[in-house]
Amino acid sequence: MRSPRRPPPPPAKIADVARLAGVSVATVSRALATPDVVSETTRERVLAAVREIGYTPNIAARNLRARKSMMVLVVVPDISNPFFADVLRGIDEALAVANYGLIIANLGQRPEQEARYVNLALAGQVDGVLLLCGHMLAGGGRKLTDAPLPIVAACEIIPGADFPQVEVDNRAAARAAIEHLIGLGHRRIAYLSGPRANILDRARAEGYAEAMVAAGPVDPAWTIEGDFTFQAGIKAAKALAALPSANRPTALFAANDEMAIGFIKAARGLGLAVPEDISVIGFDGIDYADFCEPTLTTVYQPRRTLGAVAADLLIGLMTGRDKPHARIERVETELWARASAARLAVDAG
Amino acid sequence: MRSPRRPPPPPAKIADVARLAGVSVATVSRALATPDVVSETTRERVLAAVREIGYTPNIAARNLRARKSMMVLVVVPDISNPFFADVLRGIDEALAVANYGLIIANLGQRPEQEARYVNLALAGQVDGVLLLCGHMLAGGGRKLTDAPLPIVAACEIIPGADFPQVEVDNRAAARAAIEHLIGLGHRRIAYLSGPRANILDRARAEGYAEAMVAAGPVDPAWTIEGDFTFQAGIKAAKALAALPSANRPTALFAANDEMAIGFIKAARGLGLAVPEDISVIGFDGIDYADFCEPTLTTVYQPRRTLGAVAADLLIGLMTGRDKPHARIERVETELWARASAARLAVDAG
DNA sequence: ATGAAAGCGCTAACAC
DNA sequence: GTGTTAGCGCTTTCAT
Repeated sequence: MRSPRRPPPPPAKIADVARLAGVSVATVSRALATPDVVSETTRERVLAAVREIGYTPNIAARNLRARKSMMVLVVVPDISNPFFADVLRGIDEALAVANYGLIIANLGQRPEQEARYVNLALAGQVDGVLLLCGHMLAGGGRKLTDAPLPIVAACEIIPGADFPQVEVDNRAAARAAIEHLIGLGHRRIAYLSGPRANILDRARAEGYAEAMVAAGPVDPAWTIEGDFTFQAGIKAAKALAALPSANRPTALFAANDEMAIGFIKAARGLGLAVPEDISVIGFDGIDYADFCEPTLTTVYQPRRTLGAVAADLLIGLMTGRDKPHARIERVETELWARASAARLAVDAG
Repeated sequence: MRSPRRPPPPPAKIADVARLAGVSVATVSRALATPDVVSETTRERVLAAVREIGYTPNIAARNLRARKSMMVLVVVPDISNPFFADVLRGIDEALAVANYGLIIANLGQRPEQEARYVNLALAGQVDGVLLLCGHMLAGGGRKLTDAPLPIVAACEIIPGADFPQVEVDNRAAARAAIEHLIGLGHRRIAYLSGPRANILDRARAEGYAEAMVAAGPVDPAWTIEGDFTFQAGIKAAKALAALPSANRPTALFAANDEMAIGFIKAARGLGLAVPEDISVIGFDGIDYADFCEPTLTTVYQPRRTLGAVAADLLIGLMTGRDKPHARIERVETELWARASAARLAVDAG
C-alpha cells in the first residue's frame, strides 16, 4: 500500500543525469546545448539518461548563468481590446519561431503597474520589450531606457524615440478614405474623430484635412470629436441630423469602426438612410464591419502583420543581427469598399 | 567630449549596494525583502544606496535561490479570440494584486507548441498554470502533471481532472434561455449548435433538450449543427427558411452570439423578420450583441469574472493557502433580454 | 572529446 | 540586528 501524501521527489538536476550516464555535468550540458560538439555515443548515453529520469534543465539557473531569459515583455494598454489581441497573435507567431516567450504587461488604467514592469525589465527578466502603449514605460523613478535592453514600439508611435517603431501610415490611410469618398462624388464630408490628444487621431485628422483640399471649403461643424466608442457614433449621428440639410455632409469618415457602426445605427433611427442619405467609412477593419447592416466600408489595418513585423525587428536586435537605431517602419492599410459608402445621388449633390 | 559607443556599465549588484551602504549583502537583501527586521537607520542607509546606484535585484538569481518565479503560465487556444482577451483581463487583474506576472502560452493551431510550454512549466519557469484550452497540456513525451505544480482550468472543463476548475453552468444557462422563449409563448424552438464534439456545446445541447420537454415534441430538424462562425448562422437561416412554415420554428437558440447575428442577418434577407417571424437568442454577451439590429437577446457569460475566479483559485494553491483538490466552481450567467426575442404573435402559434 | 572548477547574483541558515 | 557563508543549478572557461 502506498503511503499517502508522500512528498514528491525533487526534480532531477544535471548532476543526476551525469551520474546515471557516467559522464561529467559539463558533458551533459554540452550534449543538450551543443550536441555536435559531443561524440555520438556519449550523446546517446546522455539523452537516454535524460529520458530515463525525466530531466528538464532549470531555467532560472540557466538564465542566471547565461544572462538571457528568452522572454519578451509586451506592454499593452488594454489586453481586452480585440485590436491588441490580434496584434499579440502576430507577435506570438513571430516570437515562437525564434523561440522567445511572451510576458504580458497589461497597463489597463492602473498606472502603478508601470513601475512593476519597468522593474521586471531592469531586473533582467526579459531580453527585449515591445511597447504597444504609445509611451515610454517609466515608474518608481526609473525609465525603461535605464537598462541596456532592445526596445521596439508599434501601433502608437513614440515621438523622438531612438529605437525602431512600426505603424500604419494613418495620415495616408485617412487621405485614401477621403479620396474614395470624393471619387464617389462626395464633397461635404464629415470627420468623426478620436480623442483629440490621441496621436493616431492626429495623423488621421491631418489626412482628412489634406484630402479635403480637393473637395472644396470645409465647414468646421463637419468635424465632430469622438472617443472611439459606439456611443460617440450615436452622438455624432444626432449632431449631423440636426444640421440644416443644405449644409449636412453627404458622407462621414469615422476614426474607427465602432464609432462608424454606432453612427449608422443611430442615423437610421433618425431617418437618415445609409448609404442613400449619407455614406460612411470606418477605420480598422474589425470582423464585425462585415456582419453589420449595411456592411461597412473601412480602412483595414493588418493587425497581425503589425505585430509580426514589430516582433521581427525586436528579434533582430535581441540576437544582435541588427544594430539599434531610430526608424519608422510602415505597414500598408487596405481600403475595403463595401456597402456603407456609395456614389452620391445626383439630386443630393 | 563623451566617447561614443562606450559600453554600458554592468548593472549594479547587491554587493555594490552593500559596499556603498557599508553593510553586508545579507542586510541589503533583508532591507529589501523584509524591511521590518532591519533597524531603521540601516534600512534608510541601504535604500539610499539602492537609489543612488539604481539597483534592481536580478530576478533570475532570486528565482534560482528562492525556487519560485512569481509567474503564471496561461494556456489559451487562441489569443486573438476576444472571448479569451476578456478572460485574460480578469486573470491579469487578479494576479497583479498578488504580484504574479503573466506568461502567455498561445496554442493557436500549432500542436508542436505544447511541448515547449510543458517544458517551460517543468523547468520551474512558472509557479502555476491556468488552462483555458480544455485539455491537459502534454508534449515531448511529458505531461504538465509530471511537475508538482498548481493547476487550475477554466472555461472549458477537463473531465476527470484532480484540480480546481471554473466554468459557467452551460446546461443551466441554455435551459434558462429556452425557458425564456417558452415563457414568450414559443413551442417550436430550434437549436443552432457548436461543433458536436465540443464540450461546451454538449452541455448547452443538454440544457436545450431538458427545457424542451416542457415545450412538447421536438423535431430533430430543429437542431442544426454549426461551428460558432457567422457563416454557420447564415447557413442555418437558409435551412430554416426552407422548412414548411407549419413546422418552421418560431424561435432559435444559438450556441453563440456570432452565429445568432449571422442568422439574423441572413434570415432578414430571406424575408424572415426578427423577432416578428422568428425570435433569436444568442450566447456569450459580446459587445456587438448590443450594437446589431435588432439588439440581441443573449446569455451573458461574465468573462472577466471567470478569469478572476480561476486566478484566485490558483493564487490560493500557489501561496499554500488552499490544498489542491478536485472541484468545479460555477460562475453565474445572466439572461440579457433585448429586442431579438419577442412574444409569439397569436396568429403564428 | 571530456572533466574540473569557477562563478552567475541572490537568499537563508547559522553564528554572533 | 547584523555578518559570514553555503549553496540554488546551470554554463563555460581552462586543462587535459
